Amino acid sequence: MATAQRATSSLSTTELSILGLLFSRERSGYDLKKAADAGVGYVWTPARSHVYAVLPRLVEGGFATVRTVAQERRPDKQVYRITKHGKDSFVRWLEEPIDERPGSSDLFLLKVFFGGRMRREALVAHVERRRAYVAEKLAEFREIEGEVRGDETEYYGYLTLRWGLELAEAWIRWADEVLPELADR
Amino acid sequence: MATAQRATSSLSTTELSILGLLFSRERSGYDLKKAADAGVGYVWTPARSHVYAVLPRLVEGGFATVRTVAQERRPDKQVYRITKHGKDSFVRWLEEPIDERPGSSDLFLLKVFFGGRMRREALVAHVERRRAYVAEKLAEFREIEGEVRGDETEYYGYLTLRWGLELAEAWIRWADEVLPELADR
DNA sequence: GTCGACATGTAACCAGTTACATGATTAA
DNA sequence: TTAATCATGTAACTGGTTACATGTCGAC
Repeated sequence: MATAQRATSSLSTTELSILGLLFSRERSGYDLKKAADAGVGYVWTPARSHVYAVLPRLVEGGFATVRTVAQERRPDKQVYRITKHGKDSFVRWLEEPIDERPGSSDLFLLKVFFGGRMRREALVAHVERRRAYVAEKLAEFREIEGEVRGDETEYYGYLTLRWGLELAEAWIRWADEVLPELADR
Repeated sequence: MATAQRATSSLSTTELSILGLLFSRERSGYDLKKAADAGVGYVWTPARSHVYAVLPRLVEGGFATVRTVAQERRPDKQVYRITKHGKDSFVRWLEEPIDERPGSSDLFLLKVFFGGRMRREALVAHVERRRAYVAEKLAEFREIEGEVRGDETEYYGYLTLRWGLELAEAWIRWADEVLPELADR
């Protein structure tokens, strides 16, 4: 019974996504992979084998429990159920601010996808932070754009920069649509 | 002299970015890391140690050569120069179509960044393919949107879907700006 | 005297992928 | 009879990260 209760910060995308899916009901590895492909898919698509590799680790960490379900005309299955510790850890992770620096993998959409599990204000704060960060980037990019535009030697870098601008603008449009909606709920 | 001349398809993002940077001039690992942070950064930001790890592999594969440059009041350095094989491989990779399926890492912007090294038609084809793929996705997402909108239980999935729509529209706007420009060159 | 730029690397680790391996049931 | 669905896992590998390790020179 050495359920070590690992900290929430050390959880990988796959582990977090699984916890999110287990939140609503217990599932087998097979179910989880299917649920991922159908639902979170836009945000998270792990290999099947990876799901199986991660599940025992969740149990070891005290985030979930397993139970073998014998079936007659189907192979037996291992069904995983989230624990109190798992739920608490997941919600804590959900609500904690996202590291916006480039390179840090983007878990923003994963948090939004499971947005119903956190307090409304926490989700609103995430969206506001993203909006603020992107607005800053946008200003930076616009400055660089002014310097680079027209410089033939930098033309292809300029094209990628313009994608950066388009992307930043898209985030801002999205946030400006979503924020009033969340406020109205 | 066992320069095995590995195939181009087996090159990683880091290896390709380095080849792209070496295309214009020879550089040390230190230079490459700096150049990456300043330029390709938007698209590629490897760890310093990773750059050093990859360089000998490029030499082994016949993509580059090394030369030790002794310096008086600076540590000696290893300067890497791209070979004919390296250039050919890089251009072949640049021009070959991108795997648009989700999950396949996105090398699109890397190709655009080094777009000056390929034939104009090849770059145009990349942008057109991206546009076509995204337009398809957009149609799909719009259909799902119709089904999901208003379903309270799916609200948070609906928010992420709407990001997908915004993103797809951003790609299309970008492509529609860039394509006529490329045609005019 | 301390900080930043110059310069290179090793070692340990982690997340994730593909390929391999197995096998029953059910529907077309 | 062929393919899809159900069901779980191991092994080998890759691409990448952080931390450790070392040392000089020049500017403030």
